[in-house]
Amino acid sequence: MEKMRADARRNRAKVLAAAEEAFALDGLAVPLDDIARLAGVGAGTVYRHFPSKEALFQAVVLERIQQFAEEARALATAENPGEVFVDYFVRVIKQASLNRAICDALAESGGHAFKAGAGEEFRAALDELLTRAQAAGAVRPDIDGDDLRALIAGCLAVERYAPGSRHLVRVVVDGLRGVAEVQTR
Amino acid sequence: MEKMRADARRNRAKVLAAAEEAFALDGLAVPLDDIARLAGVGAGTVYRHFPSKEALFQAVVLERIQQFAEEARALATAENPGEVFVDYFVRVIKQASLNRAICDALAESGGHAFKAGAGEEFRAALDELLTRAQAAGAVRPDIDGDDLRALIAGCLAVERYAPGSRHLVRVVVDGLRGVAEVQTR
DNA sequence: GACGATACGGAGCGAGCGTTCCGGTTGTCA
DNA sequence: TGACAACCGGAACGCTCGCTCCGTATCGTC
Repeated sequence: MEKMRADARRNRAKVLAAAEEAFALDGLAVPLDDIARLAGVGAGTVYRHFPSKEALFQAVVLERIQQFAEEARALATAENPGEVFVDYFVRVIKQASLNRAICDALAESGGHAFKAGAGEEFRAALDELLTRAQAAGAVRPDIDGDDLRALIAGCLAVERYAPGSRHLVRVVVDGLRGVAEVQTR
Repeated sequence: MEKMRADARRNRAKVLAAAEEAFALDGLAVPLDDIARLAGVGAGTVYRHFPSKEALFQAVVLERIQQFAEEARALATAENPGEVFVDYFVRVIKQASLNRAICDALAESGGHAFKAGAGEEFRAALDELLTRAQAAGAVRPDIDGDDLRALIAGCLAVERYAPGSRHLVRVVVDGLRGVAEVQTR
């Protein structure tokens, strides 16, 4: 991967850039031929560099997921876990809703290919943030990491059907906090 | 449609029954050939009775949507709009999560083919329930019918990723109610 | 500049799916 | 019962899409 021919390295970069753009717009649904054309490259060239469309998708998306994970780890030591958790939650939703590739990736964050390195890191960091927020009493205790991931997927669906409506995520955030009357009965 | 040949009427019923079963299981994604095979019928026969797969889907689903609409209308005169609204919301989610056809239909309840009769009735009745619940102070005032539909779609996504977790819908319901601390600032 | 290795492009393959077409069958009615 | 219209089954079409194959072009090296 380092001692590639110059044109190969160039094409690989072009494919990655095109894939990032195309996946961001239409998610996994974008035909691979479109990516190849956008990159100014033949379909065969794409497959020389990535064994499958799915692998290309992972390559594009895992970097961003890793960014999310690092961001979460950096926030894990904050002294106000409640606010930090909410801010992080909202930020992840907002970022993802602007990028269909991340939506599609996060949507199956309970699933198959997400067990890989970056995915697992993200899960662990998210769990950490959640646990601390719960310990601080800022988030209801009756949900776990998987619940939270499902809620993220749900928020992304909401965002898809009512784009740009920030306050709907707020609805979920408020529900996450918990309501006194309901908790006691 | 009434003076059809006996075998035609029989086949039409078989197709509808098969479609109901197949769509309920896999939603719109089920291949039409599967429905035909399940009905013990050729693909051509399906197209004799319904102009397209989409039309067949609508025929199957619109009946249930109409049931939802009628149910909502019946509840519109209740004297406890808050509880009624929440119960209805939860019931719709639960019913839909057991039937992928309804999921797929509700998921685009903000969209195209839903402008038809039953879809519009459902929308109107849902809006009515929401408005009354808001007037009773049981639901935060800063959301409208479209927001609510988006939240339903979101809940269905949640349900898909964390099946059978009743309390996650509760999270959204609580958020819908609104949280005092948040509302006041 | 020439040669071998490497990479490229895009036609082509195979699978899946919605839809159409038509030769054969079956119900209906006189 | 005979004949015609209505209806049926399922092969076939057209399209999309992921992926492969191979003749050709390009790069790196001596």
